Formats: sequence, structure tokens, C-alpha cells
Amino acid sequence: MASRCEQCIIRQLNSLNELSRDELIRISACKTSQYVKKGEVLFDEGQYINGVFCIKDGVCKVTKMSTNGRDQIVKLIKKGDLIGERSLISEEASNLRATAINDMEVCFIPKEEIVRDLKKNNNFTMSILKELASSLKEADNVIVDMAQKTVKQRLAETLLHLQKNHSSSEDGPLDIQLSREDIASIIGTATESAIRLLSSFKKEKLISLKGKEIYILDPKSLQRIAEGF
Amino acid sequence: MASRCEQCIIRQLNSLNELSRDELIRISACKTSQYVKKGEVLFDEGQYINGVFCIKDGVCKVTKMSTNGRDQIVKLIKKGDLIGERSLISEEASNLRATAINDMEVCFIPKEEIVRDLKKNNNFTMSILKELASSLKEADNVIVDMAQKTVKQRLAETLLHLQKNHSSSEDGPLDIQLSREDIASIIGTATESAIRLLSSFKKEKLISLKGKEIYILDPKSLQRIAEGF
DNA sequence: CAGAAAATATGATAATTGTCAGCTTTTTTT
DNA sequence: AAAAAAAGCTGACAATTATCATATTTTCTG
Repeated sequence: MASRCEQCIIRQLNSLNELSRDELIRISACKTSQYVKKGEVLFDEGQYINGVFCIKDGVCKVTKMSTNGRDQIVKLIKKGDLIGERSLISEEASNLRATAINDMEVCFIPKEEIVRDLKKNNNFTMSILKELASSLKEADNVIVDMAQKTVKQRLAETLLHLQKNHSSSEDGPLDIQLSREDIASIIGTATESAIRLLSSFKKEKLISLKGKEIYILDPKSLQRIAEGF
Repeated sequence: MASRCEQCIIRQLNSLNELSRDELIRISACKTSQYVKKGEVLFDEGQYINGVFCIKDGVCKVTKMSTNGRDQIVKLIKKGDLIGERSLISEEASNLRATAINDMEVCFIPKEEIVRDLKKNNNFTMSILKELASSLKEADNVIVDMAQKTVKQRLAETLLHLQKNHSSSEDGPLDIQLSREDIASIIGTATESAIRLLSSFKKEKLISLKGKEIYILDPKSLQRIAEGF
């Protein structure tokens, strides 16, 4: 469980890959590991995280509560991702909540260690910078979709996005199992609307549904729907 | 016009403030200045910007075209802001278009000079990192608003946002003059819907309208509307 | 300044989406 | 395994928002 960062393959998936052997050994010495069960909250809105989480396994949803009282899923975080850098860099409390969607294994690296590396290792800093830039581009795309597309378009887009990022096999179901409420919370609609649209996609043979398992049957048609045809 | 960066007060408003006198002199030597007339495009989607713009005066809208053919304003950029860092860092073509909302004066700093400073000056890099982190937080807020709030709520929020960021006097109109189409493009709705809601806000004495001039009369009520009451 | 073009405004109507109620199925707990 | 709770589903209806048509006002252009 208290494995060594230098030997961890997960690290190769994110900015920690830019750290030197010495830096990794130092991180290894102060990091902690933890298991987070499905439904548990990794960190909450308003909380000072004081470090960065590296996701070894599992998926979590990152949400923000709207003033009207409904949760919005802002993004999904999975194996290999880092989370918490933004708040660390801004030196602010988190504006988001992270909740495990399935059982997770995560490492936590204290703030001081990350800040030290940010100051010393320019390649590491540049890599984090690139990740933030990439997140920002992605966020802009989401803004445009939310503002301009219909719920139906957004559902089609979300299904394709899930297939791209949370699917291992070509024919099998998506790896990730979301509740209907979660799906609604990604596309920003009422749960009933999400259910209705999923049913209609099923009727049109674009997807098939077995409980929470979703099979993408016709990605091309979904793509056309997502683009507004 | 070919003024010196070391002496420029605008710089104090953004990350360039972290640069040393020597670094600024070097930037001064290679930067170019230009005037951009209202309606002109500073850079376009798909274009490699190859540098960073520093806004000396004026405002521009940053937009992205949705696949359904409508433009969405992602943010407004004003005096003192930098723009273009994201694409520079990602080493990608821009995913956004920037169009002048009124006459602008901007400086352009070539990519090589910025990259050089990013590599050498850690304070500069950290400052850019903080700006990106802040933009990302802001973007997440916009996502939640777009996904969860009604058009009416979004208009109220946008008016307050404009008052906060684009207003100098307490009683006077907003400094920024947007077309109804632009306003609709910020909140992500049809122009007609934006016009109708503006009219209803006017009727309820929340704002007053004189052509493109907007006066915020009752910010507290607007705040309540924005929050869903 | 006149005419044309663009922007703004408003009404009528259709399409989309949300809400509430009730029912069924699945999951969890005891 | 039964009971309780949660999740999923569907229908009816209301509210929101988009679209189209048209009128008016403002801005631009020669």
C-alpha cells in the first residue's frame, strides 16, 4: 500500500512524470495513500485541500452546487489524473466537491512538497501549466455546448465522451456506471428528461441499456445528433 | 506608440509585472503595437497566434462557434488583460476568436520571448499559472450557470458581472456597449429572448435603457433573480 | 440628407424542457 | 426472505425558450 512513487506506473500518466528520481523519493516519503469507497467525498466545497490527489484507481465526479440547489457535474476524474492543483495554485479553498463514483485508491501529496517542486523544477511547472491550459480549453468547449446545444445534443455528446474516455472494449458496455441522476447532472437537465431521452435513444437503436450498463451501438448517428442534425 | 514596456502602467495589471527590468527591455525591443478598430478580428479560430496580446485599451469579445452555427461569447477581455497564453502554452492553434467590441490598442509579444521568460523566470511562470487557475475556476462557474440557471437568471447575473467589471461610475451607465445580439451570445439564448427579458427588467425598474446604454438601477433585486428567487 | 441596411422591438406560435404524481423495478437493510 | 428505501420509468401538464413574421427605430453609406 505504501508503495514507492519512483516505481508507480500511474505517475507516468500525469505531470508527476516530470519529476526527478530524487524528487519522487522525497514525495514518496511524505505522501499518504487511502481507499475511498463509492459515494464517499474526497473533498468538499469550501475545504482547504492542502495538497494534490493522484488517482491510482477508480473514478470520481467533480461537482459544484448551483445557487438553485442542484448539483452540476463539472468533470469526471479517473485513474492517472491529478486533482487539487487548481486550489493549491490559487491558494484558495476548493470551489468543487469530489465524490467517488466507484471504489477508489488515491495518493495524497502535501502542498509543501508540490510547491517546492513547482519552484525548483521548471519542467514540472510547465507540465502543470499545460494541463491547466488543456482543462481551460475543454471548459470553454463545455460552456459553448451548455449554452448553445439542446439537452438531446448534450446527451449524445456525453455518451460519445464517455465512450472515448471511459471504455476499454469496442463492443462492451461503458466501463463507468453512472446513475440516471448523474447523467442528468452532467448534461444539466432534470433526471426525468435524461431518462426519457435515454429511452428514446434506445428505441432508435443508438444505444442499448442493461440496468446501469450502457452500450454505444451507433456512434455515427450519435455524432450527427450531437452536431445538430 | 512604440512605448517602452518598462514604463507601461498596463503591465502592472497582469503577469508581465513579474518580469525584471532587463526582461522588459528585451520584450520592448521585439514587441509590436497595433490599433484594432471596432468589429475587427484580433485572431481567429484555427489560427496560430504565435505570441501573446497585452490589451492597452478597449474591450474584445472572445467567442467560439458552436456546431449548430451560433457564436457563443466565452469571455470579455479588457484593458490590462493578456490573451493568447493558453494557445501558446498548449502549442496549438487557437480554439477561439477575438473580436474588438470598441476601438482597441494592443501590444503583441512574440512567442519566443514569452517562452524564454517562462523558462527563466519562475515568478512569471507562477503568475501565469495563477491566472490560468483563476480562469479555470471562473469557467467552472460559468458551466454551472449555463447548465442550471434559466435565461432570466443568466441575464441578471451577466448584468451584475458587467457592472462589476465594466463600469467606472456608480450611477452612470455601463462602460461597455454591447449589441443585443452580443448580450444574447453571452447568456446563450436567442436575440429575441434577450431583448424581451431586458424589456421586462426595464419595466420592473431593475435597469434602464437608452439605446445601447444600460443603467443598473436595482442590483439587489438582480442578485436575487440571479440566485433563483 | 435620402435611401438602404442593420439593429431593436413585439406578437403569435411551436418546440423544448421542467415539475409533479404515481407506478414499477432494483437495491439495501434488517 | 421480507420490508423499506432508493432508483428508474412514464404520463400529464405547465413553464420556458426558440422561431418566424413583421413593424419600428437607429445607423450607415453614398
